[in-house]
Amino acid sequence: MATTCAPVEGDPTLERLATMFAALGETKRLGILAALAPGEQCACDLSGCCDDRQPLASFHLRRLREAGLVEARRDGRWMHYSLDREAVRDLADTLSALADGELRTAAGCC
Amino acid sequence: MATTCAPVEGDPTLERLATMFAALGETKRLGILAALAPGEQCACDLSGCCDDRQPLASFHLRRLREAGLVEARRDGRWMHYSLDREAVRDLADTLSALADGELRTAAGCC
DNA sequence: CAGTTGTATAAACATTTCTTTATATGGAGG
DNA sequence: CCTCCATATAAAGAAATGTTTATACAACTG
Repeated sequence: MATTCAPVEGDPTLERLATMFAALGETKRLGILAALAPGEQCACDLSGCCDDRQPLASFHLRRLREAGLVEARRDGRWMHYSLDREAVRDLADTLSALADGELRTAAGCC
Repeated sequence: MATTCAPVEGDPTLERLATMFAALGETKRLGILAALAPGEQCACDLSGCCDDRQPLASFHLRRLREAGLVEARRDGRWMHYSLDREAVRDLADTLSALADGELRTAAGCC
């Protein structure tokens, strides 16, 4: 109905989307995701994506996990991370829909 | 070949990707994109996405434009913005590929 | 040309995000 | 238990980003 813009702050759909995209918006994290693309990886290996600075990798992995893009599994003292492929696919679909002329938000958009 | 990570800083593909995703990673900008989804809009209307704060909208529009997600067209003293649908589709494809197990970077990834 | 309108830019500030260094936690092995 | 190792968290600093207020610019209007 409305031609342009609705209040957007406080739209939980949009906020979640923004969080996910923000998580993608950083080269080191993209590097991590690329490393996870073929399959699960151990945290220790992923440090390589952050020039072997372990706490830095941990920080970025947490972001990715909090954004829901990545899942963690504990195995003894090792942590294994993997892509949440469904979440990534959802994002892809959202962008597809946007390119096709609609971005569905909680508020029914603009 | 490599199982995990390659140096990622300085990969222009990855950096461009990160810039685009970062541009998507903010609610007001997502609101703008949603408003642009059905078609071209005048800058003055898009201010609504930023609570009618014109310079703020201008700032976010610039980011979107610099990221290559949005195009600008001048018509007299009005500016009209529109989605770069191809860019958005490309991003969607990239995410699709990632979900399917490969993220192609300049370096051939990890 | 002077005034007005739509939009962009600049400067200052506030906030968030990333990075580093140091330390804590939790599990395995002796 | 005590130690070691993989990982997480905390605190402090650095850098980037978003927001405001004020001003500039460019194009139409009289």
